[in-house]
Amino acid sequence: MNKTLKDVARELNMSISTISRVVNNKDNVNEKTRDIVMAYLEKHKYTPNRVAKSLKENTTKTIGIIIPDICEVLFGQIIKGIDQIVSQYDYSIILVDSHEDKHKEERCLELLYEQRIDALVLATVNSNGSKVLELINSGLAVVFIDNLPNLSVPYDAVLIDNTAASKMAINHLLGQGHTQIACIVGSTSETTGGDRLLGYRLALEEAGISVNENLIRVGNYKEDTGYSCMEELIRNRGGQPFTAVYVAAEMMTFGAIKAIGSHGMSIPEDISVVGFDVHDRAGLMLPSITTMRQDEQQIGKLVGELLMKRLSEREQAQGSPKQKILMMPFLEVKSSTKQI
Amino acid sequence: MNKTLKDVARELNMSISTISRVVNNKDNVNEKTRDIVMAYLEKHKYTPNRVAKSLKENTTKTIGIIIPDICEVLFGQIIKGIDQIVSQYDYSIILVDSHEDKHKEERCLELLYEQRIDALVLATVNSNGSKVLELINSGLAVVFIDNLPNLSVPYDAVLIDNTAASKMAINHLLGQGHTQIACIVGSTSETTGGDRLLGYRLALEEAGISVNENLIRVGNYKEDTGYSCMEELIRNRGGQPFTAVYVAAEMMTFGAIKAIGSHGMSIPEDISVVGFDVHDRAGLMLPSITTMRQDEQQIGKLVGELLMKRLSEREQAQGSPKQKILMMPFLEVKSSTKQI
DNA sequence: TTGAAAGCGCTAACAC
DNA sequence: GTGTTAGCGCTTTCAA
Repeated sequence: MNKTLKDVARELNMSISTISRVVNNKDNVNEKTRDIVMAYLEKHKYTPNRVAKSLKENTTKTIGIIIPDICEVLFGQIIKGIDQIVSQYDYSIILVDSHEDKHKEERCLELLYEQRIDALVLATVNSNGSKVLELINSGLAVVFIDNLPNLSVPYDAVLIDNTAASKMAINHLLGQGHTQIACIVGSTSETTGGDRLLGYRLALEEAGISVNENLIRVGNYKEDTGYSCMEELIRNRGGQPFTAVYVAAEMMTFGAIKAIGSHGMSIPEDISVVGFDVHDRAGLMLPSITTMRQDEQQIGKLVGELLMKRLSEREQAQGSPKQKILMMPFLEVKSSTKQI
Repeated sequence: MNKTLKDVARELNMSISTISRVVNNKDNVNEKTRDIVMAYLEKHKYTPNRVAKSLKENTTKTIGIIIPDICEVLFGQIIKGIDQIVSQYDYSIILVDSHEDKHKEERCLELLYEQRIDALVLATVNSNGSKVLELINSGLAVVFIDNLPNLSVPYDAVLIDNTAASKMAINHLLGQGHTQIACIVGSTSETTGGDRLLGYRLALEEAGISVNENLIRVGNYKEDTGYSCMEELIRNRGGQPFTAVYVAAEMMTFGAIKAIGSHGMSIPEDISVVGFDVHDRAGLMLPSITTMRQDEQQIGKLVGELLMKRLSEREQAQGSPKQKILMMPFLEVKSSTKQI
C-alpha cells in the first residue's frame, strides 16, 4: 500500500503541509528539512495520489477521445499526434471506441463526463446528438474531428476540407479526359459523406458537365457497401456508362475494387479508380491506388495544441473564439487511374 | 457547473445521505422521497462526480494500457477486444503509446500509478524493467501481452505460443521441400524475438537439418531493418544459399519483400516467404502473403476477462494463482510460398 | 426512513 | 519556515 502525506508527516514528526511543499517543490522550505523529507520519500517510494489532487483542484489532467473504430489507421495516427502534444503536459488519454454506434457514443459521453475529463475529442457518428451540446454548454473543452455535428452553438474542429478533397479527385479524373465519372460516398447525413458528395457535384458543374444522379451511390463506410454499390453501377453500365469511379472512403474503396475484379474488369484499363484515405503500408497493392489522403499526425497535433490552448484559457471569463481548422487534403497519384 | 449532492440536499431541504441513497438506488428510501429527488436530479441533470467516489472508495474503475505503437493493427484489435469486455463493467481505458521507448514506458507507468488505475495491461518494450515489478508488488493487477518480461515473481499474461508459431511456419516450408531456410527476427532479448528464433531452430533440428547461423538475421521490428536484413541475406546468397525466408514480424516482412523485389527477384519463384501478423485488409497484395496470424480480438477478450477476475478477487487475501495463457497461432497459406 | 458526521488524500489560506 | 485547518464531493456508520 502506498503511503499518504499524512503517514509521512506522522513518521517524520512534521506537518502535512511541509511534506506537501516538498513534494510539490515549493520554495519556502528549509533546505535541511527538504533533504530529510526527500530522502524519506525516495526510500519509501511515495507516489502522490492524483485522484485526491483532482478532487481538490477540480481538474483531472485527462482528455477523453471517442472514435468510431480504433482499428482504422486514420484514427490511430490522429491519436498518436494528439498524444505527442498532450503527453508533454502530463495529460492522459482516456480512449473509447464507439463501434460506429450512436447509443454507445452517448453512454460514453456520460461516462467520460462522470470521470470529469478536462477536455474531449470527438469523431461523432451522431451528428444530431444533444448530449454533447450539454457538455459544451457546461464548459467542457470539446474539439471535433473527422465529422462535424449539427449544433446551434459555435464549436472547435480540426478536419480536412472534404468538399475541396472531392474537387481535387474529380479534377484529376477530368484532366485525364474522363467525363462520365461515378461516385460512391458514405452516409450523406454526415459531413464526411455530404461534403464529399457536394464537392463531386461542384467539380462537375464547374467543368460544365451535368451531374448524372444515376452514377451516384451512397454506402455506409464499410467494405461490403462499397462492393454492393460498385456492383449496381456495373450492372447499369449499359444505360449509364462511366469510365471512372470516385470512392470517398477507405474500406469502401477496397470493396469497390473487389467488385470490379470479380466482374472480370481491370483497373485502370476498364475503369479508373480514385480512393480516399487508402493506406498501403506494404506498398504491395496491385494496382497501386490513386487516393485522396490527409496528414493525420498533423491533424492530431493541431488538435492537441488547440486543446492545450483551451485549457489554459479556462481561468479567463471569455476564451478566444471557436475555430474550425480546415486542413488541405492531398492527392496521391498512383496506377489506378489513366488518361483516356 | 454541475450540482453536487450537497447542493441538491440544501435545495430540497433533505440530507446529503438521502440524496446519495437515491442516486445509488439503495432501497431504504421512502418512495415519495425517491420520486421527488429523482425528478429534481433529472431536471437539473445531476451527474455524480466519479473523482470523489474514487477517492472515497479507493478504486477508479480505470484500466491502463501501454502499447508500443497504436497504429499497429495488432494492438488496435487487442484493445478492441479488451474494451468489449471491460466496458460492460463500466471500466474506462487509459491508453498510452510508448513509441517503443523504454523511458517513455517507465514514465507512463509512473503516471498511470499516480492516477491510481485499478489494473494495467502492458506490452512491454523493457523486459528488465524494475518499475513494473514495484507495481505488481504493490498489489496492482497487471496482465502482460505480446511480450514477456524477466521477472522474479509470478505474473499474468496472455499471448501466443511464439515457439510453436515458428515451428508451424518452418514446418510448412519443410513440407514444401525447402531445406535451406533463412530467418529474420526482432530483438532476441524480447520474447517475441527470442522465442520465435528458438522455434525456428527447434523445427529445423527436429527435421534433422543443422541450423546455419549465417542464415539468421536480427532486426528491430521496423520495416527498414526487414529490408536491410534481407539485403544482407541476398548478398551472401552465393556462399549461403536459401530458397525460403521466414520473417517473424509484420513490418519487417514488408521490408523484406521490398528488398527481394528491388533485387529483381520474384516471390515465390525465386524465394518463398512466410510472414508474421501480416494484415491484408484490402486483399489486394500481390503476391498474397503466407503468414502466421493470431486471433487478436480473442486475446483482447481473454485479457479483459482475466482483469475482471483479478479485480473481483481483490477483497480476498489470496487470489487464485497467476496464469500465462498461451493461444495457438495459425498459419494462413497464400501465394508467397511454393513447393520446391 | 432519515440525518449527522467522519474521513478518503490532497491543497492553500492563514496563523504562528 | 512550519503548522493548523477547512474543504473538494462522496460513502457509510451510527444514532435518532
